[in-house]
Amino acid sequence: MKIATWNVNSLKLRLPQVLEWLGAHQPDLLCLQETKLEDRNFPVGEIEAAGYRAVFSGQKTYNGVAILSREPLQDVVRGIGGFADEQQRVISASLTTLSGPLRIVCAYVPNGQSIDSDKYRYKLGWLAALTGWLRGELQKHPRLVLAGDFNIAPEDRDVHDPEAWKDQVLCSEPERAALRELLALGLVDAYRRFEQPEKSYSWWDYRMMAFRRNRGLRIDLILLSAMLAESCTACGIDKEARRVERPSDHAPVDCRLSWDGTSGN
DNA sequence: ATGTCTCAGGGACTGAGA
Repeated sequence: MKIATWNVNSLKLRLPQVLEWLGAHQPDLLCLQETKLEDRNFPVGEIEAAGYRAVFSGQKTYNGVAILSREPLQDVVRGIGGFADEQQRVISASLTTLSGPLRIVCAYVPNGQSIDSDKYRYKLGWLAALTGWLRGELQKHPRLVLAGDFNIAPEDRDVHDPEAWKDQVLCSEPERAALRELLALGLVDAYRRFEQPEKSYSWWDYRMMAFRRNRGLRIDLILLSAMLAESCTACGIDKEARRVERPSDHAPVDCRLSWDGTSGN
């Protein structure tokens, strides 16, 4: 079973690239962030024609998340329980597989703008709320995947120039501490379970030829509960998706679980 | 070098957000 996450920076504009990627990589689940679409404008028909169902939670202009799946999704929940938030940043659902139930949580963590910004304080509060809520979710759903754009580079090795990024938003110590609190619930960064190339990133600024110079950050993560981490056999970043015509500024991250696959197979 | 991309409003370009 293959699970992927991708910040597409406008699903309206990126739909051709997403359909192409679905066809080439055939994930069982794909989490999308920054769809920037109101729900009534979600391209349900095109996604269905590609063999996928979708659940989504969006808004105009900003944010917006979705989960695409080959098999039906159940128990869809929008947002973080107990945390009022007008910004559409989280959607969760369950998938029934031959190996048992799987819970998937798709998240778009606030960017934070800069460490002296109100948006940064919102980001830290948002992360605390996410962690508090997920503690209960993990008890209810021991086989849980939390995938998305975390807007945090976990460690210096996830940063092209740690000196330049030191104490900057996406790399600051309070953000990294918040991520460690989240991981302390019993979640594992799937990417770091395996040997990986040095200088591996998932996001490159559109400016300054950052992609060509590989000046990036690894901020898109797939976190697995302990029960799932054992069955994870691979995890990678598809840099090729950043080389296409009109790319997102993020590359997709995907992982493979040694599960029996979906109920239909 | 605040250098690119996306969206909305309004009907050309500017500002916000990333």
